[in-house]
Amino acid sequence: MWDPMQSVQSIDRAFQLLGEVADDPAGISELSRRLDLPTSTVARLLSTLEGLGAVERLDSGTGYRIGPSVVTMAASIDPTQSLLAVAQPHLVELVEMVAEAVGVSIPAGYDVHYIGQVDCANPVQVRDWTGVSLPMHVVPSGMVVLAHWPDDAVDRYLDRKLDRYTARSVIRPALIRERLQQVREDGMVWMEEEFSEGINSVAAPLFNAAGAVAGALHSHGPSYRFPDDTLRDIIGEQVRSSAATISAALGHTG
Amino acid sequence: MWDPMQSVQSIDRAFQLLGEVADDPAGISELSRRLDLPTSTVARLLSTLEGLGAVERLDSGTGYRIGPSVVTMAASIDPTQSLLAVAQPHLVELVEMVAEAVGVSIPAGYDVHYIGQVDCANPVQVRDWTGVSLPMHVVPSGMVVLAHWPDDAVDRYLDRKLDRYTARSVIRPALIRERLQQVREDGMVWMEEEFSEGINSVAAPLFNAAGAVAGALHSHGPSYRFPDDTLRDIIGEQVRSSAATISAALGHTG
DNA sequence: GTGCCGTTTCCCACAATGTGGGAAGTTCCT
DNA sequence: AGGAACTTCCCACATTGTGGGAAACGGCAC
Repeated sequence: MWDPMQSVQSIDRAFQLLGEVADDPAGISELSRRLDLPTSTVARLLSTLEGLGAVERLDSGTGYRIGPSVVTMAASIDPTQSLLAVAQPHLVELVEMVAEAVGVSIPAGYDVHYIGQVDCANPVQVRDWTGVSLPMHVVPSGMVVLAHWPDDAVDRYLDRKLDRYTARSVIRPALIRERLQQVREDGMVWMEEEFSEGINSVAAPLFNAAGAVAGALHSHGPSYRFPDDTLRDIIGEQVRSSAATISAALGHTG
Repeated sequence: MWDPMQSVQSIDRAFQLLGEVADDPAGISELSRRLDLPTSTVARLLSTLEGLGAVERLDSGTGYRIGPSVVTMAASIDPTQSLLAVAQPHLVELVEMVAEAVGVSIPAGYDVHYIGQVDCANPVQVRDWTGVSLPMHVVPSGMVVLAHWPDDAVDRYLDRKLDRYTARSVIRPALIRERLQQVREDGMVWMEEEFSEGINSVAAPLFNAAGAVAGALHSHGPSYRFPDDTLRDIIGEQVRSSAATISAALGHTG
């Protein structure tokens, strides 16, 4: 990967343990086998972590699981930040793969709100939309959110006057419903110049631990070069799979 | 406090740092001042934690905040468990103070669901209600939850047939509304033999980071000894303040 | 009961590992 | 430019964490 300036062995190991325990609670000797460390070392590290409340013993006697202090620390950053914090490393990765800007948004009422973006190296790039809110039906980030709302919520959304942003904006409820169905099947969606002339973009949904849609991951670029015809499907798939990875990191299973 | 079997210094310090950073993001030198550690040591520890994704640099250049891996690990335990995990150490503390069983519950539809309990040393004790669900209006844990619901949700709750559990159960909507108002003012509530003959109990609400009521903390014991007349107010206050502490650990500010 | 697992806990000699003083490098003020 | 923050880097030292192995525990089968 990259070069850690310096690294402290015991902390490194402690986090390996935490990661392993988070993944699947276990006892000292099993962990020592999984990570290939001496049991005495694992015992000492776990005992330290237990004292710090980072792990705690299972009621079932043997074994450890993630403890309260980890949850408390995680809670210290607000939910928006937490989504961003989890997504950040994946955004960077995705930018390298698709070579266009990628970003994250969250639902906010009937809009999606862009909370973070990572730009690509190309000198010609789409402006940073961070902080802006847009109606769901004109951007793919919104459509993937809408696609995972309950039916009655979608009804209420569509039962209002829907703004048109460009000549290509789709605002007929019946057509939107059809598209939503398609989005549910594909797990992602492309939209071309429906929000702004000259911009194409693709998005996939992010799910939280409760299984609800927590936001969206998107990538967008100038329509003259994005997406490259031969790469369109590949890029869509990359966005979809990155979104799935982020969802998993958020605790989504399934 | 108690005797840590053995403890690893660097991990200890790493978690001091994490706690400090969670509380209030800061840079190397400020943290070194706050914790009274050499800057080089803090730099090395933070650099390790950064490599592990436990902290990350603020976009604003200087300073660190909690990173994605902490959030991911916290997400690994489901929301119910996470409430319990955070509450657990406080439950133990509270049991020692009030000398009766204490427990935690979460709202589940129109019921509260008991998810955990810590018993007292006394040989005569109330059975463990973990896993059981009860209607909100007959137990104080339910009343404190109800008291923090929006008005229309309370209306819907009260607009149904309300079961009576004992002669002392209060089931008239008007009276319940009055009590809810009182609960909001007091921040906790005592109920005596309204759910079961021979059991008294007291509860206070738990709030999550979003400010919504996440559950309730209660203590209960046999009515012949609980609460001791002279301790009633003190116990109530202890439950209330423990609940506030747990809420804070969940990220609630306010 | 007794003996045998698989645990977890404890002890201790060793040196690898983390430590912290301080200097050099950076960035951002005035 | 000059200065005052900060962060990064270096290196000699011994404190600190390490891991082998033994002892204690607890469960299960016979």
